[in-house]
Amino acid sequence: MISSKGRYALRVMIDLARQNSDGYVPLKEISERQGISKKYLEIIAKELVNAKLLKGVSGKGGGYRLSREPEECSVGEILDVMENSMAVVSCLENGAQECPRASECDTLPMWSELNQLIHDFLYSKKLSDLL
Amino acid sequence: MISSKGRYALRVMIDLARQNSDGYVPLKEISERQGISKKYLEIIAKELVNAKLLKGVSGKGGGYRLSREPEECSVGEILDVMENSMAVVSCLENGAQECPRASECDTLPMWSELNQLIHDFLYSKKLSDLL
DNA sequence: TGATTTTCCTATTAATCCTGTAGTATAATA
DNA sequence: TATTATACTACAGGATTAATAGGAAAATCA
Repeated sequence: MISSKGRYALRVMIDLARQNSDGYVPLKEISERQGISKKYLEIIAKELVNAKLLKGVSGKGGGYRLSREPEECSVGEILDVMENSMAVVSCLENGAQECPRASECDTLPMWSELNQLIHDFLYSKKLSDLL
Repeated sequence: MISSKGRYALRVMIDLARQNSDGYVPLKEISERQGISKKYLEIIAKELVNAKLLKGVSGKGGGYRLSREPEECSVGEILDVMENSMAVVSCLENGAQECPRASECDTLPMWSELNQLIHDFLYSKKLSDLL
């Protein structure tokens, strides 16, 4: 399940894609438009900057802007940054240790298949598809 | 994300499908075969009985058995019983109140689409496909 | 009847994650 | 130097998960 943090992040990205000025958009504006606490948005924006999806500039006149065109930014990338794990089962988590039952597990192939289905869906959806 | 309770439930159902005798299989046996605490399995089996996916009989010689053929039982049904919610976002949960932003939400159509994709996948997979 | 086996029911608990809030420091511009 | 905005650290209440524990009730077999 996608957390509200992930959903908020997506809304921030969409909001920024819409303000397609060359300048930087301060969080205060996004917060007001989206009705999300500015404090919470700071956490989210910081993580998006770390992942290089946003560029942040401090100080007067500062704010955030997309570091890529909306066509080049997939929903999957954004969510992967925010969510601890996007795997459908913990065995398939990113840095998970191999399950000892893996070779005899009757359900693992199905989980892998579903995981791939979701991954493909989210990575084929671009930010530009949501404007 | 599918919880371990849901995954355990699936393993119980598969285990029972394999012991395709006409009799009833006690939890103790399933617990030993699957390496899952019998106490925890009791909780899981109870919920599966409530959902009429299993039939349970108390007393000596008792135990559990599938109440339907594996071909007629989908993975989605099993998981829906165990998981609080299978929706990808809380807005799409079963008894959720309509989100006030729903009509103007830019992401809702995408979430619905993904939700449907997952639902179709899980309901088309039958228990018999996992044996 | 009585012992045994097995499900059924109710509580409790430890740990983790989610969703924020609060306060302060740091950076950059006017 | 004052102002504006991001960056960093810590904390906290609530919900959910994953079990464990102890006993009650049902059904069979001797």
